[in-house]
Amino acid sequence: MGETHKPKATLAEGAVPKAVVSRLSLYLRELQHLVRDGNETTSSTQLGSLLGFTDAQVRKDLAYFGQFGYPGIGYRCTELIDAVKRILGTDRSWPVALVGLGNLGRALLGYRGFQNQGFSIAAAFDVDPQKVGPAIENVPTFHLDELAAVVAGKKIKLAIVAVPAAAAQEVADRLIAAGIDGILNFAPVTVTAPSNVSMVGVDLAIELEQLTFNVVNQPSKS
Amino acid sequence: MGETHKPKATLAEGAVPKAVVSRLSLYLRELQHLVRDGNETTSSTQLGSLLGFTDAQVRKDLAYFGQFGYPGIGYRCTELIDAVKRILGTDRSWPVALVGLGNLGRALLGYRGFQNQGFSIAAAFDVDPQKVGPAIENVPTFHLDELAAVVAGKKIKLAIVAVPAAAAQEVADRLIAAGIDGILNFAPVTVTAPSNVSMVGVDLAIELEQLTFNVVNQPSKS
DNA sequence: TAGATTGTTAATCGATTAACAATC
DNA sequence: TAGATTGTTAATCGATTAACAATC
Repeated sequence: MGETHKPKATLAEGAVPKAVVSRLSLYLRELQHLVRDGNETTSSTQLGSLLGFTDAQVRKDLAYFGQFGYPGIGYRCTELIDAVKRILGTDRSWPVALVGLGNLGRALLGYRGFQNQGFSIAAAFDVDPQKVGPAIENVPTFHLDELAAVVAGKKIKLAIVAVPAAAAQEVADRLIAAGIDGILNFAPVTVTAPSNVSMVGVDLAIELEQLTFNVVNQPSKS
Repeated sequence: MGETHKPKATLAEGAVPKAVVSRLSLYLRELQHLVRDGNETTSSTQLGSLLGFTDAQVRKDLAYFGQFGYPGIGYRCTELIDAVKRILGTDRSWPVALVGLGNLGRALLGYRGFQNQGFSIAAAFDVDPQKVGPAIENVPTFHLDELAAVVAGKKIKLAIVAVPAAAAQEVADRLIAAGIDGILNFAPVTVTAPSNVSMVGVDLAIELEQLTFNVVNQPSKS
């Protein structure tokens, strides 16, 4: 016995809903725009209206993590940016492994949006020997067989999977075996991972399907 | 008066939660895999367990749209695929306009996953005269000034925005003026549209942030 | 001070899950 | 028939919103 109660801290963290975390990223993005536009402070009302949320939701979301505002004043933008970055873990830079050097993979190699938010693709992999060797966009490329060595050597914890659907699960398994803790999967297939590995899937065709549903079921079409 | 009651049908359609629609796309994807693997029928339990949902959720989601199963039997895969495609509107082919021929835009031009689900990029646009003219991946390219004419001529209703954040809102405005009904936005910025235009945003850096949050807040790290 | 805005509690709303009669 | 599985209703759960005392 002696383990009847789980530690409170862990419980509290685990209790944060996914939706809250994804809104946190949106708050961060808006805050960065606000600062760039010269704003020193903002409010839950302003932040919410920029994103189509209520002010109560903004405050409630932040309340999961602490107190960041000043009653009567609002939030100091740069202060809140720093706090949200700490919460999300992007107060530091993360090296990322990219697997798959097809069309999509090569595009992601050159995508500027990653660097801006503290991510840098540190190594890229493919099974095709013809696609690896020379660096692309200043990123060194390797055969997939070198995955474990490179991931360990560069202390990489995050990976992006941009391989065909049929190969995605095996690539994920190898990434996990190599010590990766989080995977962003672009292959249009469900990939499973143990619970200590975080998985996020983005299926580009599915995103378009959300649009067609809305267009087809649009109440009024002038 | 005489408008006291809104039409029932419209209300029912508007009542479908976003989360249900996105799960519908996941069901479709799994069903297609099941058929490819030789399965003729499936069940809410099987479909759910493939995706990590409960059987009750699968049945409840489908119930928004009708009755598709057979008590004691389950669902005939190809039949349910056809039904879900009809619901999502992907029982036909959709021409899509792509704006922005940077790294990401060009990769999306060659992405095979779109065709597989009934989407085909019918025209691509950029403001840089150097990037347009010759077809890329068999897709004709145009200067953005030709947007309205091409969209009308090809009867395009959906668009993908892959331009820098600073240009995204203006591009969206021009797409909407040209008659586009749905926009998939990859620019890392909130883009607003009138309520009769459907917007879906995908921010690749934000997806990675969901991973870092989980990794940083991982209960146990062996 | 008066006005603005937070953090937080309570009330509401909506979505998920459980249960089960009906059906094959 | 017995076993399996649906569609649907009721119960539970969780997330959003409203309200307000505390604060600047």
